[in-house]
Order: sequence, then C-alpha cells, then structure tokens
Amino acid sequence: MSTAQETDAEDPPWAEVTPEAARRLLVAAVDAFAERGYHATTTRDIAGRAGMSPAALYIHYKTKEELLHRISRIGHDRALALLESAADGGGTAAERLASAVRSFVRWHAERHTTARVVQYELDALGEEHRTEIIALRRRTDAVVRRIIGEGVASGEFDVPDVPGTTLAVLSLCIDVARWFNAQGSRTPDEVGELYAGLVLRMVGAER
Amino acid sequence: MSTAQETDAEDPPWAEVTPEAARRLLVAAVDAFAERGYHATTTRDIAGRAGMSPAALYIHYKTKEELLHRISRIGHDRALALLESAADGGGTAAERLASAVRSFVRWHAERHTTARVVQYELDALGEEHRTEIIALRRRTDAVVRRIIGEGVASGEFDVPDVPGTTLAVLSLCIDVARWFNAQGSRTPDEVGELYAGLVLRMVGAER
DNA sequence: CGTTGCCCTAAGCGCTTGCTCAGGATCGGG
DNA sequence: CCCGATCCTGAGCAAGCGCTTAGGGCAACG
Repeated sequence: MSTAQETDAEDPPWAEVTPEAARRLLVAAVDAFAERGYHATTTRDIAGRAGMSPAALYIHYKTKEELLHRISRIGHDRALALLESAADGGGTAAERLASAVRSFVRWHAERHTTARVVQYELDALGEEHRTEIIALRRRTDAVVRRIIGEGVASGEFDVPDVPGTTLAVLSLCIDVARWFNAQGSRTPDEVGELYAGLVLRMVGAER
Repeated sequence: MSTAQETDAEDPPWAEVTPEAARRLLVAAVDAFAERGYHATTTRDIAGRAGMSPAALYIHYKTKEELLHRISRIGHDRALALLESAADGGGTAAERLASAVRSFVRWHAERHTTARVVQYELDALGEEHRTEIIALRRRTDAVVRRIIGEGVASGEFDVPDVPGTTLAVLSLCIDVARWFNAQGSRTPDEVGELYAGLVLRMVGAER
C-alpha cells in the first residue's frame, strides 16, 4: 500500500503544502482526481488513500473544492514559472521558444497526473477560484505570444497569424497531459525534444 | 425554452437515433455532458432538458452510461468517416493531409459540444464500451499515419518521427474541442484553414 | 499529575443520486 | 365501445454523497 500505483515521481513539488497531513491528503487528491475526475472522486476515497478517516479531510480543507483549488493554483504557478524562466533565458527567439516548449512539455509529461487535474478540471472550480486561475492562464498565453512576436519582428519566424499560432502551440503542449503514458513508449525528454522541433517548424524558423 | 442555449447548429447529425423521444433525450444529454461533464450530470437534468420526467429516460436507455456510449459511438463514427473520405480523396499527400486536417478540425470546432463529450469523457465508459471506442480511435490514428507515411515515401514530406508526428497532429486537432468558443473570434473554417497550414509545416511539406 | 491544544476518528445528518414500478393518457383497429 | 400497444408520469427506494459534531489519544508544559 505504500507504493503509489501509477504516480509520477514526486521529487519536490508539494513541499510548500505545510502541515504534513495536509500534503498527504493533497497528493492523494491529485491521484484520485487524475484517475477518475473531480466529480467522480469522493472525499472518502481521498481520505482513504491518505490513510485517514473521511472526517480528517475537513480539518485541513474547508471543502473538496478548496483541495482542487490548491492543486490547480500550485500547478499553474509551477508551469508558468517554467515557461517564464525559459522565455527570459536569453538567446535567439528560436532558442527561447524551443526551450520554453521543451520544459513546458516535459512538465506536462513528467507530471501528467497533476497536469491532467490542472488542465482539465478547471470548470469544477467555483466562480471566484476559476477566474483567479484563468488570469494565470492568460499570463501563460502572453509569454508564448511575446516570444513568437519577437521572432517575427526580428525576421527569425514567418507567422501569418500570431494569436492563432500561439493558441495552437499551447494547445499542442497542454494536450500532452491527456495522452501521455497511454502507452509508455516515450520519455518526457523525448516528447519535449520532438515537440520543440515541431513548434519551430510551425513558426517557420530556419533550421 | 425552445432555443437551445449554446448548442452548435444541429443540421443532420442524430438522425440515426430513431424514436424521436430517444433523440431528444440524447441531444439533451450531449448538451449536459458537454457543459458539466458526465459525472456531474444527473439523469433528472437530462430528462428535464428534454422536457420529460426522470423516469422517461429509462424507457429508451437502460442506463446513463448507455447514453454516453451511443453518443461516443456515433461521434467517433462520424469523425472517422470524415477523415477517411478526405484520406481517400485523391491528390498529393499534402493535399490529402491538408484536407483531412481541415475537415477533422472543422468538425471538432463546429460540433465542439459533441466533440467534447466524445473526446474527453472516454473513461466514464464501462470496460466493454471503452475498448470498442478505443478500437475506433486506433483506426483514426492509422489513417493519419498512412497519409504521412506516403508523403515521406514520395519525398513530399520530411518527417524524422512518423508515429510521433502523427500523435502530435491528432492531438492538436482533438484539443480544438476543448478551447473552441472560449472566445468566439474564429469560425470553424478559419481554424481548419489555419491548422491545415500549420500541419503542413510540421511535416516539412514544400509550400 | 493535571491541563491545554492539536490531530484525529466514529457516528451520523440531510440530501441527492441512479434507477424502479404501478398505473394513467393517447391512439389505431375491431 | 372496448382492446392492446405505446409512451409517459408520480412516487419512491436503497445507496452513496459532502460535510458536521462530539469526543478520544497523546505530546508539551506547568
């Protein structure tokens, strides 16, 4: 029972969730939400996976929705941080775009359990929490659009429709969370590399 | 109450669902599943949208899951038929690939309500029904892979990783169902055109 | 040893869920 | 006028849901 059934490796990521019992519950919730979806997951299931009674959940979280919000918030923060650090990394626009896609995709593959919850359970959030998360997603979009725009301005890229291509690039990356490990024949690094190349072609970068 | 709240235009598509009341229920279920997800939708909600009592549902369908299965089955059949007719349409590999992406994407945009259910509620299906649907999806994959393979063989395309690129192309198209109409600034035709161009670049087709 | 505060559990409340069942309305054929 | 078939409803059952409440175990501190 101590080995997580199909969780991705859990190196550092929920370290910021401070009471240790709260972290155990949150990790259990990520697994359950990713496996069956938010609405199909019961609070009893979450508590059970964390080795606690159903009532224990409500000591650390006010509602089941608050759990989803914490997961979504932390996940979006992390993904956005990855993107921004790649975008500010220096180099040509092509180098920055490739690096951004690589790390963004690698995260969605490596942590596909978390990413699935973060990306696909968005409208299970309450009104207020959802608008907060949507603001984060707009910042994600802005980062990618900026890199592509700069590449166009510098003549590196040939992109007739910058907003549309931005949308497509992000959509491609995000959907990794859905299919990854359907059959496990690719490592996250390989997918990141493949996708970086495909995206460079999409923006018409010289090879 | 007679105007569907945000449904896509309903030209022909559920004509094969024969008792008219069963069709009304199915259309209502598509709307409800797309809006709130399968698990969050109640049979009372579905029946209510169809203007019937909760019990009426069970005259036409054995369970709520059977409804999802019928929707999923018909939707996958339709999407696959579109793909195959484009793939068998003649012309160069580039023309066939562009045509396939155009119609596949257009379907996912135009009928994004249906597509959302079809593509994202897959594992709410029971064991047996799910494996049936997965077989259809493998055929979808095979169609795209074949076109790309032929393009590579004829020298039209330059694709280092055919299975990986096939996966990416399909993933890109399918994810249209998730984001389309988030803001409604693009028509399905425009998205299809945009995506056909992007995909041709991904496979390294001469322009 | 007694007290305080923290973390947890057993039990269960009020409500909703998927689904059932006995029977009513409507209609074409005799 | 009655018949059976077809399609539907009102009422409700058993199970499961999110969440609450009263209290137990235990470490830290005087």
